[in-house]
Amino acid sequence: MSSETLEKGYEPQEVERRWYAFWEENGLFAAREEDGAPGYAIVIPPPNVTGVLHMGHALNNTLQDILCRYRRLRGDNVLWMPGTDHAGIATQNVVERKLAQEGTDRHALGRERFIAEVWAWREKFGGAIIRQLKRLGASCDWARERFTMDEGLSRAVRQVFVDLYRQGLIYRGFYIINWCPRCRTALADLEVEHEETDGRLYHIRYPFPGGKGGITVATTRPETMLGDTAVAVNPDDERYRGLTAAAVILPLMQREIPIIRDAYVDMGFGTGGLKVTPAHDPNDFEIARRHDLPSVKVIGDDGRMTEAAGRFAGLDRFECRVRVVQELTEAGLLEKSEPHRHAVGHCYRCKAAVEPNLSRQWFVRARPLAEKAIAAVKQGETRIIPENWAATYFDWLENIRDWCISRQIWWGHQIPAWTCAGCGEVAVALEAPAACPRCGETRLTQEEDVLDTWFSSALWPFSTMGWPEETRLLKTFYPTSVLVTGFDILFFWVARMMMMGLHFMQAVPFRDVYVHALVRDEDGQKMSKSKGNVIDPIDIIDRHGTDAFRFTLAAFAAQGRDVKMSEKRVEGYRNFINKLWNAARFALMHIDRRRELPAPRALSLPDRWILARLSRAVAESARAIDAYRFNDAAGVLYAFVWHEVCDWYLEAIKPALHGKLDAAARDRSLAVLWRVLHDTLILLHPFVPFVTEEIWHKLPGTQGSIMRAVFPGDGAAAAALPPDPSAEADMGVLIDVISGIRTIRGEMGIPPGMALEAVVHPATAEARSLIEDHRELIANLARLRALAVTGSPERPRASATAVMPGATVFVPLEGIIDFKRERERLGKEFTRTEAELASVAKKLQNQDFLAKAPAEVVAKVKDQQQELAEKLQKIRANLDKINTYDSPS
RNA sequence: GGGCGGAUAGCUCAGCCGGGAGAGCGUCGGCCUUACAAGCCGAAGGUCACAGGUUCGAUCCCUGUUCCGCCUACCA
Repeated sequence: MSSETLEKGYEPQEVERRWYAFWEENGLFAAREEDGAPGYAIVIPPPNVTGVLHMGHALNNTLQDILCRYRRLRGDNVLWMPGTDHAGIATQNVVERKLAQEGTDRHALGRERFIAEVWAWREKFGGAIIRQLKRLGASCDWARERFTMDEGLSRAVRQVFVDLYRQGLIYRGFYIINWCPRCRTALADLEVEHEETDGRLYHIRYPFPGGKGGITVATTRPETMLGDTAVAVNPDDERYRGLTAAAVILPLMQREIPIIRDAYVDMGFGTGGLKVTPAHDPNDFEIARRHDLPSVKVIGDDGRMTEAAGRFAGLDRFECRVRVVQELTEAGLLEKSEPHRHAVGHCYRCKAAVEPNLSRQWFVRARPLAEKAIAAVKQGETRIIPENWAATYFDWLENIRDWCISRQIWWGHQIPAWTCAGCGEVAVALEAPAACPRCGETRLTQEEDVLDTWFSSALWPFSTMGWPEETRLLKTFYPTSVLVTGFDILFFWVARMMMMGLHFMQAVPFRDVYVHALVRDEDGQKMSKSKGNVIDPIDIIDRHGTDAFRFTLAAFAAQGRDVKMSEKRVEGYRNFINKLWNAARFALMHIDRRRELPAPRALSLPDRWILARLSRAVAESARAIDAYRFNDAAGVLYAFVWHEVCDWYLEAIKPALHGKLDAAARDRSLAVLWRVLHDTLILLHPFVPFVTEEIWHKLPGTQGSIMRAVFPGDGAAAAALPPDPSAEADMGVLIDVISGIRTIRGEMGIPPGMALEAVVHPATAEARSLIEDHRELIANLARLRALAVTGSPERPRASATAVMPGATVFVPLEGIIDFKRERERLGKEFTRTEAELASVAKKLQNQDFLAKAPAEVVAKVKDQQQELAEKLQKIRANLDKINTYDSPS
């Protein structure tokens, strides 16, 4: 008996805590940077410090952990670089909400104290998501954990800003940007979420100064008319060809504004008249530049109307819309208003309606950077998997617009630009200059704005490794091996890392980008930090264990399809973990030590068979992981463990283990069992790290952590298992025979407790000796008290029949069952076989098929026909016998 | 407006290069067979959305249609 035994049911909680601590204490997650050889590296998509682990994180990090643990087992020096993101707007919002609860706000505190508050918040709560990642089993190299506001990373940010500025790739200017009146900051185009909204389209008449007639314009935002500085028509528009008036009167404001002609105006839309509001519409802004029109900003940064809006000043923008419409109606200038569905932009952080607003911001000139990012993927330096995402990537980069990087918030990297109080010179530098480089003035004020959070994230693959220093870490691990990410941040993050990595490192940041699906909520909505529709994975872990949860995620991580998580599914895989546990428990009741694997010739058929199947599982699961087909790998291992090892192998060797055969047979099976359990644990470890580590330590002959194990076939210690197709084929015949008997038992309603006799008629001489040699095995697994092998195809009287390719099985049932059932059963089988045969025969009658199909396909179909014909013939013979001899009772 | 993805068993979904439709859960029947009832044995259940086309052969490739989802977009 074994020295170690396992409890009857697997209890994950205690096991998980124990082994995670063990791994950390023993430095098993640590990357070796002294190695000269390139390592395998993944940088984590840094979760927001404000983040709480959601399903998306769980999936994302489980996949990364599977890759990292797998590569370690395959002998790679693995770096999984962890860290968190300072998440400017999100974090500022969280802390501001906290301040609001305390009855204060950031303006009362002032910038410095507010930032201190954020750091304090981060100290207290910022580690939550890291602790959650640890519960998920993430094998990150935690000693290297980084934060995007760390001194080192801030240094990298300043360096990049200064370099890009000097290279003319960062500039400052007045442009229309997306403004969030709630967060009171500019947003990048990407940070605006468009949502189809039912609004109204208002047709407003702008009268000519003479009083008669006018031009009708259409707008969805009538309040912006207060800031109109022109009305535009298309120069080719016949309707305005003979127009004499050069201006119109802007209603409500009674301001005279010019009529201009611009090809941008769509003649087909409405009356062909376009109101021009340069301060609040990006197109109008462009038109205004072409025609040298002034801008009037009527909506302020707080979303209220400005002084320029005259008597509407101080009104909220939406109230103002109501008032403007009302007054236009009263003045008889509102010609009509109709329902209109259009896309309205919302802030991706707070969901407030975004206002296009004229303002002075900093921009990155994106096109030159984008070109390199496009080329790198086109040339295959970086692969995007699945590759259909490449098209999306190209499309965005090819149409990229300059990136607005300044944010009017306080939490983030303050822009390293200083304005001279004397001459107004703007100095961009790594550190605050002592004096103005132009006039020597010492009073300089730093730019108030901070950088877009994604600016620092874009540097993550090299800033975390010590750039701009030329570190050994960079030398060993840059470019990283793969980036694992959801497609929702393909543009936000991946494309920008490509641009920055190529520009500053002259090399792509990663060889592969594996884009996984999103975990959506039950309404098909994306789960996101800000929407608040997250389901807590930790609950699932608490209830069912991390391993069950991870295996579920992996099993559903099919490429290109969203993952819908349900607790029911986790329960299914929890059962799998328990199955594995109990299989190990059974094995460890018998295994007392490691035994060398005997030569294949010496082994029993089940032994040879399971080793052949193991060899296949090794190859197939490895191939699947290499191709990022996590669900395939999980599926292969699940089926191998449950349906081959447990359902067949363990059952097959029970007699040997229980000493019913000779001691040598027992030893041989124990050697095989040891090897199967040993290798299976290693194969499963990347998916279910905790339970495999636990069992590993109970398995005699293992040393240290399973994390240090060698992947099956990789090491000199244990040679790769050779394939063994003949064992697979032979065992297949036995499985068929056993299943055939079981089916008869099941369908005829014979209780499993009742031992039966069976007669087998093998189809060939080989099958005959195979079956004779494994009479005991068949009898055990099919619960027979006797098994006879006959050379005669004659059906014994009063028996049920099962016809397989290798053999025909008869189960005499005299007095046990009534033969109506057997007749029905065989009749059904006959019909089914007949139909199959008909379809195959039809194919073979087709001359085109015979002439054009590949020879091997034709041969295969002919074999099928042969097989089916024989089967049909046997079934018919049996049916005939039932009808003549076993006449209905 | 442009683009992408999906439609396969009651449910949730696999199905790589076109060559006899799969899993899990659920359902039905039978089992406390000394690893596991979180289990074991067996069964039923599908016009692979629809219409064409290519092919000897289509769930798979092409075209179109319908429905669903997503991404993207400066027509007011």
